Formats: sequence, structure tokens, C-alpha cells
Amino acid sequence: MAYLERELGTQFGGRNSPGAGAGVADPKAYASFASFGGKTSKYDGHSVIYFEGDAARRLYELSSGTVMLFKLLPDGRRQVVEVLRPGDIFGFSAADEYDCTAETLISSEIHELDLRLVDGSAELQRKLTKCLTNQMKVLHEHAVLLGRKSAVERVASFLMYLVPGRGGTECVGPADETNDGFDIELHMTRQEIADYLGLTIETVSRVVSDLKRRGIIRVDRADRIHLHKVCSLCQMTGFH
Amino acid sequence: MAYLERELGTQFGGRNSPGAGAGVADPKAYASFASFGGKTSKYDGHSVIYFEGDAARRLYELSSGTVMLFKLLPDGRRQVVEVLRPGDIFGFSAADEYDCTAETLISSEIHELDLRLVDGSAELQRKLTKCLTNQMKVLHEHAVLLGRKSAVERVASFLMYLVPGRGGTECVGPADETNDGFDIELHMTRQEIADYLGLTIETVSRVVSDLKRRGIIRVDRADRIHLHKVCSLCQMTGFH
DNA sequence: TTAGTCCTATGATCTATATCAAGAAATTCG
DNA sequence: CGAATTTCTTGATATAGATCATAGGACTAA
Repeated sequence: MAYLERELGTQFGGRNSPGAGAGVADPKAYASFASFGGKTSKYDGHSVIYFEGDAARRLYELSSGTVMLFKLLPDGRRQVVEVLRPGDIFGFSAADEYDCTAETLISSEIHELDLRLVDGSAELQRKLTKCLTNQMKVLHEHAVLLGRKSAVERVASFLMYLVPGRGGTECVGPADETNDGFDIELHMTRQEIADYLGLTIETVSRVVSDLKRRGIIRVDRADRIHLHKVCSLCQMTGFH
Repeated sequence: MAYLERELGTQFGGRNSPGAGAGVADPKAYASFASFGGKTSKYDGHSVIYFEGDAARRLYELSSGTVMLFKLLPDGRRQVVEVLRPGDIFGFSAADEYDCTAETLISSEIHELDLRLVDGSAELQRKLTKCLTNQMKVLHEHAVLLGRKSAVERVASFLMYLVPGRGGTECVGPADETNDGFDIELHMTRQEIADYLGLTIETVSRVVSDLKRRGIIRVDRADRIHLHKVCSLCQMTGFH
């Protein structure tokens, strides 16, 4: 299933540089979603695309921006289950209702396609399998994070996800030993990060402050962070 | 995507009765895996089918028994990321290596298929999409459990998963008000349950003892539990 | 500019669950 | 069968992270 690796929306841990819009704007994409019809819409930040429980009628592909999928418990506890990047597909449903709420984190362009079109195209099926398989892998890693990692390891892993080609088990190490810094944009509030990492907002804030105090990161704006030394952050993810 | 609901390996929370071997032994199955070739093998309990990092060459369908997928951190922490039931497919890989280790929990029959066959068949593609979508939904619910539920809620949710057609958000309530009991077989040791629920073995043991003391369950054997009143257990899952 | 709102940070305290430490049941094996 | 091994249970204690409380910053609108 090596073909699954090519121009796939890489979400986290992938090799494409962020914002490259993998496979979307690219006309020679393996199976561009837009070529199957449907329409593209623009959403503001923090707009709900659909609610958990809504009738599942459409499939969506994120063209640009960031989207999160989350679930709520009746008492208000929230778990963000996926954070999606350009090229990712969402809106799959095993039943006839969406199992999560989908909401943009920042202003985003999203292409939508009627679900009935999916049955017809083998090409589209293949693209779906590819995307689902990749998301599955990300969910597996996230289960390890939620079930077995400490607060520091969770935050370190989260930050490392945003560094293309680094972190995870297959980290290649710094390209340039003398300059292993990197700038990342979180696109998420502390509350959203907390709900993604299974922590409280206070714990996320404290861990970030601690990393700052220890000289691992510099916080330029709440959601704009410079990693001074990617490798030392990577050592804190639990993967090493 | 309503078609996804039909005779699918339901893992947890589905409607089929357990052991019905949904879609496997059934010759008129939507797209039976065996009809695409490959072979069926018998595995003892606690046998490894493949290791995380092995080259991904085959796709597997569980015909009978139970299989778990897990990941290890270098220091030995383990997270069981999926528990599979008959009809479920595993061995998908987004890269060219398996991202989890697959191990039987009890003696099991497993059908294997060369990955190269997958590209060819649209029918098989559809079956895969269906199965992946369902597993994705289960992973989403599990992320909520791992990220946001208390120890009691986790164990209660785990036990409820093993009661077909009950638990979850869409619980139908007892068929017979006067007799809401049910017998379940865990097929897992306390350690495996702990690693699935993101807890320690001691915490799992204590919660089970507590449910026993409170008259919610009766423990016939360590892995054979009678639920006296399914509804009251369901009230403890966090879903209500 | 000033008030209003929302988000973030940080201190003090609490508590659920982990960890450490034995025993008690099961299960396996000679 | 009885010994050995593994799994499970239970108690005592420690601690990571939650909760509670408050203040500081940053952005928005008038």
C-alpha cells in the first residue's frame, strides 16, 4: 500500500511543508476531489460545517485552512478527535449521521461532494481509502498520546506534529546541526489544544510556560511559537 | 453512506449479536473477503500476526476470534488501540510498514489477502472504505474515552461495548423491563483491558470490585461477567 | 481613549489515579 | 495431586494534573 504515501493530505507527521496544499490546488493531483463535481465554499474561522447527529449527505475536502472534528459529552466535556489539514477528507459516516461536529479553526476553503457520487467512482474510492488509512494511523498515534503520555509529552508531541518531517518514530534529525530552530503556527486556542490533548487549559498553559522558562521555545504570540531546538523538544515526546 | 451499515464487522456498539460472524461465513455477504483469494489460517491465543514496523504486504480479515492492535513506547508503555471482532479488516497501512502490532486475544481464524489485489477490485475497495469508516467511528469514541472519561466511566463503557445494541448514544433501552441482565465474555486479561482503557491494572481491578460491591455486576470468572442491570451500568458510561 | 470581552497565566489546594507492596486466587505443569 | 507460575485483588502512600480563584494582556467597539 505504498501508493498511499503520495500527495496525501498529511495532517500531522507528514513530509510536505505546511500550507503547500498537498494535492489540492495541484492540477495533476492523483485524484483531485474537485474533478468529481460539487462546489467549493469559503468559511470564516470558528464556523460549524456540520453538527454531530446531522444527516450525513456530503463528503468534504479541506482545500485551505484548518478544521477540527470534536465530540461532546452531555455534561459539556469536549474531545477534539481530529485536526485536519489541506488535502484531508472528512464527513465519512458509518451510519447515516455524522459522528462528530466539524468546525473550522481559521478561515478555510472547503470543497463538498454529494455522498451518492462516491459509490460510482473507483478512482474516488481509492482516494478515500488512502485518506482514511492515513487518518487511521494518526488516530492510533493519538490514542497512545491520550492513553499513555504525560502532559509534557502530549504538548511536546503536539508541537512536533507541526514540524514537517520531524518527530514521531521516523524522525530524520536536523538537516543543519547548527540551526535546528523552527517557527510554528498553532491556529488553536489553549482551550482547543487542551481539548485535543485531553488536558485542562491550565495544564497546557503551565507546560508551555515551563518550556519557555527552560529555553526550549519562545512564545511570540499565543498561537505563534518558535522552537529553538527541535531535537531537544523531540526528546520530550516520549518517542525516544 | 447508509449502505455502510449493512453486514459490517461491527466491533463495538453495533447491532449484530456477538459471534454472528457478520458477513464472513455468510455466502451471500456483500463482498466476502474470501472470494478474492488468499488463504485462511488458524492462530492460537496470544499469537502475533505481525509486528509494528513489519513490511505491510497483506490485508487480514478476522473470521472468528478476537484480535487487538497495539503500539508500544520505547520505555514499555503500551496502548491497545483497537479490539477487533469477526468481520473486521486490519493490516491497512498508510506507509509501507504496519503502524501497530496485531495479536490474537483468543484462538482465532484469520483470512489473509495480498495487498496488491486491493488496487484491482472496486468491490473490495468499497468493502474497505466501509470497514475503515466504521473503525474510524470507533476510534473517535475511544478518543473521548481516553481523553475525557473517568476510570469508572471507562470501565462501564468498555463493558457496555460488549452488550449488542446497547450503550453509546443511541441506546434503545431494555427490551424487557423486568429482566435487564446480560452475560459477557471479555476475552482480555486485566492488563490488556488496562492498556486498552489507558489505566493501570490496579485501577481496573478496583473499579470492577467496586461495581461488584455495588451489585451492578457479578464476576463469574475473571473474564466472564454478568451484568445484573444493563441500564444502571449504562448510566455510568458518561453518555447520560 | 475607555470600557467590555475574551483569552492566557499563575498561585493554592484538592483529588483521582498511579505507584509500591503484599497476599490471595487461578491456572499450568510435572 | 502439589508446586510453580501467572493473574488478580487489596491496602498504603505518593503525585500529576484537576479544580478553584484571581489577575494580567490583548483585541473590539464606541
